[in-house]
Amino acid sequence: MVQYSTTVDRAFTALADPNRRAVLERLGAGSATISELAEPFGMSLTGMRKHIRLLEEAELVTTEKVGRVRRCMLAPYAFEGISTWLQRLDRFAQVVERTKGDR
Amino acid sequence: MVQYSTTVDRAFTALADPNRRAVLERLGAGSATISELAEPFGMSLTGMRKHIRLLEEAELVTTEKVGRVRRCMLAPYAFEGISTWLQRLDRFAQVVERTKGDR
DNA sequence: GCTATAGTGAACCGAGTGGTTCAGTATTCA
DNA sequence: TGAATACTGAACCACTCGGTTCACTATAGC
Repeated sequence: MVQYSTTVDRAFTALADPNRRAVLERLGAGSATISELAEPFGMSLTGMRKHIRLLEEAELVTTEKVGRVRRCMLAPYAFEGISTWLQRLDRFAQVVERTKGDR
Repeated sequence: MVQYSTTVDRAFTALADPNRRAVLERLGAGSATISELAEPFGMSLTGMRKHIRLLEEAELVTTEKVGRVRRCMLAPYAFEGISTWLQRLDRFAQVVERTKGDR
């Protein structure tokens, strides 16, 4: 891999895993602890923590340790970066669609 | 990994690699052959072909073999699926932002 | 027909990823 | 204080991924 490791870069990497996307969807419904997130996947706490850490680094999730519990929530403006990237490309794709046939 | 392997799933996987994203950006500027795509990356044709195949399977790129040349282009409506997914989550993230503090 | 070009398929390789277990720390609660 | 809970860190493991090389096929052009 090439690894420029911008935030957008990390976000795309984070989104590649279906479990992590499911976590994001879950967090869309409200904040949750590591245990609460791990349980429905039948995953170890350690395993889930790793996913959460990745999502944090990608700035898609923020967490806060309250006592012995870590509360995880969707980051504000989480998808701004990738949305922008995507929209730019999407414009191109639409142009391709309009001019189809004249290559 | 879990692997439901829907198209959206494959699209996210495809987008995780920075080289593949660069290929998409390049194709935004117009169609290109495998050789033309491989060259700027200093990558073997075989290597590039693999990326293109992945992008095809994710329905982000379409290709067409003309003689001995394979022409690659951005797929129409390429980003529809992931855009929809993202927008849904983005709405949640905005809600989080608005209601911040009252957890 | 011969040669150069464009791509393909198979096999292989090193690094990275997703997951585990196990032992430990810090909080909570009776 | 002592036991249970919630998480963490280190070490480990199997598998996937991005890439290569090499031998091959098919087309293009003289």
